[in-house]
Amino acid sequence: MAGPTTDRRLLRGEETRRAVLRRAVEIASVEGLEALSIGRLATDLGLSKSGVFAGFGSKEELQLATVRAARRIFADAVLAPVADIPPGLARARALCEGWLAYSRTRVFPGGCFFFEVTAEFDARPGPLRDALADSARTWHRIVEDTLAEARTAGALRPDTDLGDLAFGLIALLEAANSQAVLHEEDTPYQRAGRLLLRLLRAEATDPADPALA
Amino acid sequence: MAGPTTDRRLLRGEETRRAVLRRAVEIASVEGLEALSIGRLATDLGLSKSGVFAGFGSKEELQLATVRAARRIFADAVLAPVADIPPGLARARALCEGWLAYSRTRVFPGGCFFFEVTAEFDARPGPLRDALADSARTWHRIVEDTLAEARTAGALRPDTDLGDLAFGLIALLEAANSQAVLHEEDTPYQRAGRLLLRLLRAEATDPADPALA
DNA sequence: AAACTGAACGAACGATCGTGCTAACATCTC
DNA sequence: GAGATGTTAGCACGATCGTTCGTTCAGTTT
Repeated sequence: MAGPTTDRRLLRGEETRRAVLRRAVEIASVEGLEALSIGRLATDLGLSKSGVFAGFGSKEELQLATVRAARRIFADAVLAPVADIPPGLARARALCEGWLAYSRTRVFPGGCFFFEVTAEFDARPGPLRDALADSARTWHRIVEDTLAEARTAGALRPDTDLGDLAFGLIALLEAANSQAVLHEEDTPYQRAGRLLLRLLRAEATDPADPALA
Repeated sequence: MAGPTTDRRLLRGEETRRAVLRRAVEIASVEGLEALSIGRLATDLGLSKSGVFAGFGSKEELQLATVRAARRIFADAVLAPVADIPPGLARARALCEGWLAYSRTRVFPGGCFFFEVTAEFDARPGPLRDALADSARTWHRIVEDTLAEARTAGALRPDTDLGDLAFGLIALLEAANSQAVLHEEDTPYQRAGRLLLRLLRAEATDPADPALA
């Protein structure tokens, strides 16, 4: 019964909402979620201010919807590609390299969307920070779970601290994004690529594992 | 001749400028440099909007002055304490631990000032980004130079890639700051502490060096 | 004492912000 | 057809933004 509606009024509304969010994630990844203004989105898209506003009900709801939209884009760009790869070291490595590519190719024009907006809201309690903290936790868990699979498969040492390892890998990815965007350089990505391989090798049962070549 | 002026009019102006900047770095470390508003600073400090404005000439100049003020605070909190420590591995480690303490003790209420505002401006060309890129480069160079001293002293292996090592260390520090502030946890600092020791040990000529105990 | 300098104030400017209202219009349900 | 429902536009609101201007007053210089 439920299923996707066929009501063309609702469909049109959803369509403009999507258009708004498409632009919103772009702006937010460069200038932050506070720089999102309803009037600006309206002008950019040739809509009326109240039209944009009506689609979300409040500025905060627009911001939250923007975060959700960014999560979908992130999942498509980083998570989906590694789904085919069998669990293990190779998948763990591909996940990291995929993230670097996601930053490097500017899936969001300002680099990683979440790096930008999390720094913006990490010290400001509220629904926005909660949503971003949840996103961060989810991402962290994905990395850790991927590493756990590799350990179960026997590719990582049994005494490896998965929390520390995930933390180290994510630290390298974010630092690469940050410095690459700031200085418009490619070197940070190369450094991160080398260092994350070293980190994985140090915990691998077989440092010569072909997945770490 | 030149020297610090004794003109009490100028001194008073400098004093209020300092008061404004003291509040400005607090706000910016939590909400970013765009959230700095002249009216708000004026109300917070019991001054008039035009009074605050006059002290800086433009909003952008106020933001730039805020960055400079933050650099001084950072230097006092992180750089000055390690000046006493003789060059070598011990100083390198102390620099990292000092940075973690600087973040942990909330020298700026929103965690590292530069992490917050660099994410805000890293994709927006202009004087602000230039100033922040310069700050980042300076800090990076300090870490690298400190490591270079340690290598000259024979504590680090001759083939160590100092750029990579500095990148790795800084990545750990910033990730710790980011996650600790976002989730209001202490664990990230502990993870960073453990991992940076491992990173240093891996490059040390003597992994059992007492400076890495 | 007169002339000058610099900090700070108060009032006003045009612009933009988020947010309400009401009306026009398309689309669905009956 | 009539009536309900949902999207979008137009207009106005109070608030706040950065900035300008003229004035006041403390302090320096001559």
